[in-house]
Amino acid sequence: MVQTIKKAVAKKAIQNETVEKILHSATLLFSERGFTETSLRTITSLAEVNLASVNYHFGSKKALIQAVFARFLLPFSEKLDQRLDVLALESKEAPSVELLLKTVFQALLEVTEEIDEDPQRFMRLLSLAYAQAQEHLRHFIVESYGSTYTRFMDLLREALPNQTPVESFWRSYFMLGTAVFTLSSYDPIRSILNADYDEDSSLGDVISLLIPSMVRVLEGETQG
Amino acid sequence: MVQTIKKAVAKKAIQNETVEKILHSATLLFSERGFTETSLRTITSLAEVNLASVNYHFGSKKALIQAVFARFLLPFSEKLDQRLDVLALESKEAPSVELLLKTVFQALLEVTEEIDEDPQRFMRLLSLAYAQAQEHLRHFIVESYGSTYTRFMDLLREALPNQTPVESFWRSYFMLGTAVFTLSSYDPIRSILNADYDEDSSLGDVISLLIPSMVRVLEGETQG
DNA sequence: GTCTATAAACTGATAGAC
DNA sequence: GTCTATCAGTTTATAGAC
Repeated sequence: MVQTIKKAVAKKAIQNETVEKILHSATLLFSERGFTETSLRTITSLAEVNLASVNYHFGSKKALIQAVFARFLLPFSEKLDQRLDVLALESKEAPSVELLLKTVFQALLEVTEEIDEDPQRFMRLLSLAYAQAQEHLRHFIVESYGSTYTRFMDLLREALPNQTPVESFWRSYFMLGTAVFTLSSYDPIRSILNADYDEDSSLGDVISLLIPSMVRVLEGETQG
Repeated sequence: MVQTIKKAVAKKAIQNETVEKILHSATLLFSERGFTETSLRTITSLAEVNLASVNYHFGSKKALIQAVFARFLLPFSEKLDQRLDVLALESKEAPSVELLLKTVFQALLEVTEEIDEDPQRFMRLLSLAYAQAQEHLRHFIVESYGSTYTRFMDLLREALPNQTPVESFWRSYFMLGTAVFTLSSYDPIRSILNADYDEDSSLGDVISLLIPSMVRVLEGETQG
């Protein structure tokens, strides 16, 4: 009986090892090249597993792409939801823009550390999901995690007084663009900084510069 | 003799017609789906020309992709360079951030009107050029139009006083992200605005909101 | 659960007739 | 310059042995 359990555990571990290897390689390659540009052969070769194992464990390439996103977005949206619950309980006043932004960055950094992947890889994947023709993926993301996204964006717009709804709407996308572009292109931009200025900025440094800029985009006074 | 010239003109027109049809269809499809996701068969079928005509007129798919970018970037960089020359002559003082941004948007709108394509399509193509694995394309863009880009970015950073070079550097990318993301996603964002708020914003409206936000990102006071 | 072998469908590119 | 037909390479996915 104990032997049976041990076998089951060992099998699970081996299975997960293959699954994890595939997910990690796919995350790397998809984020660097795009989905269509990355073949299952390239992924399985980097992961050092058999080509057929992708279809065995995931069913199809589309399902693998969705699994790559779920590995990040599931814990991320759970963590963000929990933190927004805490903010709502802690104070009767609506949370400030700055607090909301700090909360989302904290959730991002914690989750990517837990699954041992760089935050910028996932920002790049999200960026690609909307840039490339991957209708199934956009539907999957919106269906699975759209409610947390909507909750956050609604809180953000509530924190912006003295603006018309249309202006708050557009500014929230300006802010989103600032963050998504900078984080998803962090590695190449950092290389330019190293080469042209002989300086360096960690991802934490950049986020520290980024948050006040995002606040300014959202809160700055309307100009005539 | 007159007949010969007429024939030559007619031939030229027919040739250009096919070339233009291909370029227009390719611009549309590449910007909506990405490069790898768009086959030459899809392009020629939309353009209503023969499959082999792409390789006859352009030589290869890579060359077609570069031609799509050149059709926009060549007149755009020329126009921007001219306008920067004018700014340098008109005043001895360095141009302000706001003036520089207005100049680049004017050049963008004029050029896209001249070639009869939407500005957002080209922002989307530029965004894709860096998101997808298209090394040949990035090299082509930097080689052909990098000097105008560098000239503009240097002028922009010169207009930012009281900032360390590293801070100006990152803020210029924050600003770039705001503009590229918003313009390249203008159509889907606008659809959300229509559906959720029952309101509308023209591209001009959005640019009017965008410029002050970009100025705030670049010029806003450094916070502790 | 892993592997080989192969099916079925696409792709970009080109040769040769008109 | 346009067209048909076709080549050669690649892709995802799967059947079947182990």
